[in-house]
Amino acid sequence: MKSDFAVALHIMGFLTAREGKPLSSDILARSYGTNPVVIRRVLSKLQAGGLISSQRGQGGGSVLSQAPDQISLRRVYEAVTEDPGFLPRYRSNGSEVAAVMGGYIERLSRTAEDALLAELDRISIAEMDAEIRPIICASLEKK
Amino acid sequence: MKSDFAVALHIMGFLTAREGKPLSSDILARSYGTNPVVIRRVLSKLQAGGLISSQRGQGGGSVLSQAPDQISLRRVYEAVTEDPGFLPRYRSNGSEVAAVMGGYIERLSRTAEDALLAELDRISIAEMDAEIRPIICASLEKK
DNA sequence: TGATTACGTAACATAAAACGTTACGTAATG
DNA sequence: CATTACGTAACGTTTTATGTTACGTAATCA
Repeated sequence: MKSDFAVALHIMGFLTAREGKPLSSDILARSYGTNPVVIRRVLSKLQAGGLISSQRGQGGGSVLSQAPDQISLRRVYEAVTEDPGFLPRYRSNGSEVAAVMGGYIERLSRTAEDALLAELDRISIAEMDAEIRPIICASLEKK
Repeated sequence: MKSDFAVALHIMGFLTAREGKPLSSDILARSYGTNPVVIRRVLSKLQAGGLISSQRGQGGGSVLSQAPDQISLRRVYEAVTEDPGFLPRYRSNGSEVAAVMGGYIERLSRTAEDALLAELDRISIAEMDAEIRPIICASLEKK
């Protein structure tokens, strides 16, 4: 899904502001404006990436697995993004032209994505938190 | 459209190989495996960007407006890509959280896209041509 | 141990975007 | 004036993204 990265940053922002207290997918969903299942799907990916962990049952929810300054936006991006890259794939119609142009664009895409990842690698969740914490806390209190 | 950039590179590659001889949207469409209208839509954008020009009527078609070594992939990208950027937009549900997170992601997106553009700026159509010319010529002869 | 809360995930439904096609008008050429 | 080719609107189809319902499992607490 295309908006997974935005959803993931939303989640990471809220979990960071909670400082270890579990937060339910239900509240995350309400704060983002979507269905809890959508949130849980992203939570699953973040969990697979080792960024968060979740507990079932009363008082359950999700918490960060690591300190916010140890988590780069790159790791978040990679946790929720699958292979394809963001430059569109060249139509593979079997012709030789398609094979060569397709290969060329694929290499280009990798180069571009590397540039993106390098940028994201420079920013930590802690830094993001510094910018957004106040509103998130305000939002959590309104609940 | 998402694949416009790939289509645009296809077009630029073919026009470069033609060295000034006009090429019709029909042949471009066949070589890419799509409808001529799809090609013409991209041609329109490239034209608006000053990269190519088209002539109607018999013997018409499109040609490059500038020397291939004067056209960067960045210009091609910018000609066919509209505003949004490639990082997904944060849902704008009107809440204050959305406003702040949305702003944050938008800045991030701009940073990332700048990195992409810097990469594309380093590569010229002429350089691309050097890699793909042989197959394009082969393809054009088969016509 | 039974009620409650919450995650995990499959399956289905709907909405949006991408892509393709037809149709018709206009320009250029011979 | 017949032909070739672009320009573009309008419509249809396909694919992708997103949302929802449903149901099973785990944890907690009374």
